[in-house]
Amino acid sequence: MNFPDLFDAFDAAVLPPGLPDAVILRLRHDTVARELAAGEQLDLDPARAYFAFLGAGACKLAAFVSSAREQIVSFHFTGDVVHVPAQGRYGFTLTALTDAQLLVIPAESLNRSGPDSCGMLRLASRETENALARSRETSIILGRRSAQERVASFIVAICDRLGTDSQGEGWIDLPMSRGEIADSLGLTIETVSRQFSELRDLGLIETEGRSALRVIDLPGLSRCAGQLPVAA
Amino acid sequence: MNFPDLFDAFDAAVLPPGLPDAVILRLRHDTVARELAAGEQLDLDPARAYFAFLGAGACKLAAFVSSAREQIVSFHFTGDVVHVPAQGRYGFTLTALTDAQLLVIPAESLNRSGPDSCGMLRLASRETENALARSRETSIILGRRSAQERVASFIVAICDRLGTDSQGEGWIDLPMSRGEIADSLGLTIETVSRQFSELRDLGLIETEGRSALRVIDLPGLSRCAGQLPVAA
DNA sequence: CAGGGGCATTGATCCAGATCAAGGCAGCGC
DNA sequence: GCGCTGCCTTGATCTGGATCAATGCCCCTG
Repeated sequence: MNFPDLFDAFDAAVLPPGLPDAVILRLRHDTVARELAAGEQLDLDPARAYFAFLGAGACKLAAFVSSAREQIVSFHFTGDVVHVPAQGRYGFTLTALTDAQLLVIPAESLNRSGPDSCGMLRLASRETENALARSRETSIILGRRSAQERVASFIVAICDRLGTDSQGEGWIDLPMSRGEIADSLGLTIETVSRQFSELRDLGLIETEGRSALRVIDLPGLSRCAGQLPVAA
Repeated sequence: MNFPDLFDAFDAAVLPPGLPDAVILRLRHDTVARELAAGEQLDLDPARAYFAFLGAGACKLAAFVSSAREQIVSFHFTGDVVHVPAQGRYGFTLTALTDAQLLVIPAESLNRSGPDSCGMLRLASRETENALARSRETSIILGRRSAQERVASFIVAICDRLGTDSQGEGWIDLPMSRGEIADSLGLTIETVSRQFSELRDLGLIETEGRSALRVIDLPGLSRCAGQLPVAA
């Protein structure tokens, strides 16, 4: 996908209708297309915040906490708008999980005030709000849930997100490794693996190879995801 | 503090300068003052999102996860703008820790588009972004840090926030209970209490009674907060 | 198709923090 | 002042998940 096609996809999927041409043109001018190979990291000015539109592929937004481990803040898939914050107390990086196409937009060019660009501000505000809702949900999962609940929540979320565009009989191809799942859930690789095995033994999911996953019993899985150890 | 005074404080501290009078008037019309006693919960329409300006006092924003325990998303103090989301997968409540004065603003009245109100949109966007940054930091703490690191981080953050307006020799009066600290850090009351004791034994802090706290060695505390178990 | 590297699974052990269980201490009403 | 109620602290034990340690299984490359 080249820049014009990507930008058109972005315009159609995300931009509010009825923006003045001049505003769109300026946005187009500030925006850059980037193609990342699987594993490649998006290189940005750490002093600025960005929004990235993911035209194709999957990626992760992660904070570097130590050399040993990172905390993955969120996973993103085709069509998502990702909020990449400026470096504060932590540095954040956006890394491709699969080959990915993205459009990189400096946050300030959405935030630029002006009577015409209210629609753009609404957009920035809405996307930030989405990111906030996701982040708060993550906090809840990390603060209060057991390993099994975390893994079940993760699978339910992935299923919501990727279940539809799955090929044949609900099989999903997970773009991230066990280690990346662990880093997003605050667990270790081994624990994630054990929970996958257990959910398989419970008959809730089916796995094949490293990355193929099929949910057999979504309600059961949701039940696993929602309960606290003690819950009624 | 009555409504006009609260609104003036809000205007001075938060609103961008140079807003047209009509816009301010409309905002003033949409805004409601609320006074909460310690422990009282702000009653809002769960279908809507709000911003709340905390003119005086302290409060907590919490998600109900189960009857047993809540996850506290953030603490807020005098002068903060709190983003209270609409009910999604979880319901959120804003509860006063001390007697508090607040101004409640429906998010939609900041988001209302119009050529005049760009400044307001910028404000909403900025406050949401602040909330996002705090929330992501919380995720990192909950995902990757030991009990001692969590408690030390908490004290450092509180100190940043309340250290200045402390009365005499750096003593801080904690407005929240051990249980509430535990609920924000994803720990139990007992663990929080033990970590307070340990930090006291290490000579980093001093405590008196239930709520008085003094930081003796802030750099040492930051060191405790920042290290991972394995870190270099 | 053989060899090898890297991720995933599985098992054994360990330990940080949860849970269970007493006290201790501030603040309050009587 | 006395007792009561609700936190807070401290101690003892238990356990879920981390850590350590082998294999096992894709998948790639030659």
